[in-house]
Amino acid sequence: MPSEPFVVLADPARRRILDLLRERPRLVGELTEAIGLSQPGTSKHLRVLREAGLVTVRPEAQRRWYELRPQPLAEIDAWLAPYRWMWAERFDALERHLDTMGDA
Amino acid sequence: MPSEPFVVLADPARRRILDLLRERPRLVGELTEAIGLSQPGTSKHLRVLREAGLVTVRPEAQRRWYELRPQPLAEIDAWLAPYRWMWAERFDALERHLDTMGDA
DNA sequence: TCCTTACATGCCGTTGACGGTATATAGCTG
DNA sequence: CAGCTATATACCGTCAACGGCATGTAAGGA
Repeated sequence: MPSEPFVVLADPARRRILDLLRERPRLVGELTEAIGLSQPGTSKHLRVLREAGLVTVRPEAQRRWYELRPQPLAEIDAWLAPYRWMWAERFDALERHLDTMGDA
Repeated sequence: MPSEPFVVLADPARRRILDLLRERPRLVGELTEAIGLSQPGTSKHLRVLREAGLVTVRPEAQRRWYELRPQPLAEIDAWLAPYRWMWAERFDALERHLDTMGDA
């Protein structure tokens, strides 16, 4: 039962991890250094990401290659979709214009 | 200093409020009933949304009309942007294909 | 086998989110 | 003014997230 992607993304360290994995798979050690947390701390964030289906692991001897699995982000995108047109340029002006037409 | 939109959206009640405001401005009472929390609970979520710049208030006598202000969502969208192509149809297959090519 | 590397897990403390009830505040109405 | 309506704030309890350190576990190397 993967947790909500929204909740998972609320933590900046986890967003950073995903951003790093966007480039290429990474080892826990690399990620630890990059995000500036302890190794256990990093591992715990990776667990959350794994349980949310946002990363997968590929073991190689004692190492673990973490790779991005972006599918769950589609849920975020879907929620966002109906809002997306709204912040396009000069929306406020358009809205005021439509309000004016409504008055007429 | 508005809080992170990601954090604000982590709570389902707040996402629900935004969804409701997408249709039209609403009074606190309407929102309270819709999300099934206590009135103070609703007010507190509205405060968070206000401080994040996601809603604005228009007082009218004792009533408060809350309206959507979608601009901060652009930050979410911007973060999401580089991922968006990735979950397009059959990405997994493409990825496997590229991996195979790498092996060859 | 012993040590080291790479990572996961257990445990703990602190902190803040979230929800509720009680109460304050502001504006209307009679 | 009294009292009602609509909303905000104060205060409190609970719980879980997040971070750290210590330790467990698995694999490789000497």
